[in-house]
Amino acid sequence: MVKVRRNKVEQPPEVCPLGECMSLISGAWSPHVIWYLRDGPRRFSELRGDIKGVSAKVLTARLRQLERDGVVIRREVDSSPPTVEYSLSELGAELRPAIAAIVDVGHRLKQRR
Amino acid sequence: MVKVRRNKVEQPPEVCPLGECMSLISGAWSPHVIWYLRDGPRRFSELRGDIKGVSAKVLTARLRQLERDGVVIRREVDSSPPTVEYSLSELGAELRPAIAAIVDVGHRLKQRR
DNA sequence: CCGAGCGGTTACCTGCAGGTAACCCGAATA
DNA sequence: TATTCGGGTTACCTGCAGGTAACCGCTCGG
Repeated sequence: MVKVRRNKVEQPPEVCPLGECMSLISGAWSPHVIWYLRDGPRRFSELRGDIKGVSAKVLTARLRQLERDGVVIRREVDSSPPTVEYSLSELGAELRPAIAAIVDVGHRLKQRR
Repeated sequence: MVKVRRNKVEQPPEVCPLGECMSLISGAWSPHVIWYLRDGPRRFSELRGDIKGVSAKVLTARLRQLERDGVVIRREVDSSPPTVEYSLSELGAELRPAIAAIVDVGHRLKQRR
């Protein structure tokens, strides 16, 4: 019967950063968007095809939010027919390694299942 | 007036891994739990103190889910008074770099704001 | 004996992310 | 002329994560 450790919290590491960043990639689909934009711009309907199971409404909502947060950039292309091109901003590019790390764990998860 | 690119989706990268892993760390508080367990076991009320703003109910729920998913390990310690110790499983440890990457981006986010 | 701390549980309520389905305009194609 | 495609918008509905508050049994310290 050992006495309970009543240890102090060492260095409360001020982890607001976690919430800060999580708010950018929270929402079921945001990480997918960032992931599929990792190698360059993509059009709306390309993303719809890439990300299986997402509806137009939700994809629009996520893209708008990511745009407001400064993660992706929306560019209307004056082509025929007019199209819209989404790409990662500088900030969005910084998120790539984080998403990549998550994908990496996901891979190993599948491997062992 | 340029014709629209009708490019094919190159290498549909089979990104179920993303959803796979996101399901482990989704929920506002799961990443925090993993983060605060990164350096070793912690007791329930230590975690409550670490993670500012989380209620007992929600913390319990997240811990139970993470336990079911095999991410954390719950251990009742026969001390006096009895306490409960949570730690990362091997799988949980694999999530550390992903969380660290997110925290890292969060830091740079705060820096520039 | 009283109160506090530990590790929760239970009941109740709320918001909002997400799903479905229908509809929109303009340009290009058949 | 009618249909398709691109890029959405709108209305409506649902589930569940999360918040609040009260309560619980046990043990320890004063």
